[in-house]
Amino acid sequence: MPGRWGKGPVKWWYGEFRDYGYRITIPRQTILQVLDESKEHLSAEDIYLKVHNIYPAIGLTTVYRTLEILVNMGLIYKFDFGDGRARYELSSGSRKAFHHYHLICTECGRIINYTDFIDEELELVKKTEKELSKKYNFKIKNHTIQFYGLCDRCANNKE
Amino acid sequence: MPGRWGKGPVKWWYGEFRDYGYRITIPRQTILQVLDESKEHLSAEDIYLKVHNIYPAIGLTTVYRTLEILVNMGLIYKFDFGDGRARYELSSGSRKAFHHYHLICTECGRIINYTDFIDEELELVKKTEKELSKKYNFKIKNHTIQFYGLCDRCANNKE
DNA sequence: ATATTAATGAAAACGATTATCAATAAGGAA
DNA sequence: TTCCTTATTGATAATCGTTTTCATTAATAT
Ligand SMILES: [Mn+2]
Ligand SMILES: [Mn+2]
Ligand SMILES: [Zn+2]
Ligand SMILES: [Zn+2]
Repeated sequence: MPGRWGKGPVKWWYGEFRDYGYRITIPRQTILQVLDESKEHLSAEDIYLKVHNIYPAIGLTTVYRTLEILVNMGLIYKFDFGDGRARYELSSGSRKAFHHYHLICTECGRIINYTDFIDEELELVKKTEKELSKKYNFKIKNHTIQFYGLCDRCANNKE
Repeated sequence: MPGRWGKGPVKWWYGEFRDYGYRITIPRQTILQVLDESKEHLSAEDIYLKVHNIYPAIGLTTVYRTLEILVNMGLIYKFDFGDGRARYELSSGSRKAFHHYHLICTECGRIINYTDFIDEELELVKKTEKELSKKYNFKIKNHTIQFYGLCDRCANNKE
């Protein structure tokens, strides 16, 4: 039901915010919009700059704070690819996102999403989770699989 | 051949240092010793403090510098478990170390090494590596698998 | 033993993230 | 709508892990 809260269409995450008791603000809407429109792995500053184009009053502090609550809500994932800054992307809970893992170039920082063998990996992960939960009494929430190496460009520049 | 370079037994990594053209110094020997004697996932400061007990002249800068070359030599792994500081441990290339993955408690930071299903995981990883190398022309050097969740203690404190 | 130069440590700099706090605006009540 | 409460915001300062700088020291080859 578009327009229920004034202007603009109702977004898929409005309910989530309501459930958590969070207010729906311009900064938060814009941050989500930027994340939704990007296919990359954005740092806090990346997001700040993109939001700044749409809503110049934004502060970097607000970006950090919003990202933190989004991570806690499970709407986004926070990654560390080893370049000293955290990177964020919409979780698979959100519409367009698809479950995937990462290939990281340790030379140039390039990141490739891959979904090959995802079914087999997911199956093994599920099995492992089940066993480890039992053995260590560990309540597993999520997991990451990352491959590190050299992308084609960087590998060529090396020899 | 113990005693070849003066005092103390010859260590397994002397050759590696020689190959890389690195000098064998007290700080470096002591840092390796501390890593070798610890079964935990030490931060740079953890290591600094432990070395300081043995060799009080050590500087934190030297610890960081040594850790970096050890990572590049492949003698140790550098991990980020999400608590804002890097953590290090001997790689499986070193004597006692065994290949394993990690369970990380997001509440208290506790880390559990696990080796269950390691064979199956390694097999799948190998297959994935082979395929991804071909598909993306990516030269894969290593990988990580990490499970995040709540350890038994923290899960109990939650309800 | 001497010369060469890699390695060291104290101090300052850096950069991402977090804390502080007065001003603002979202959302419920009237 | 208007008013009230208080969550949220943004500028600024502070924090903290890691790097850089640079003069001094010590490991190795000769
Ligand atoms: Mn991704
Ligand atoms: Mn470990
Ligand atoms: Zn690259
Ligand atoms: Zn815990």
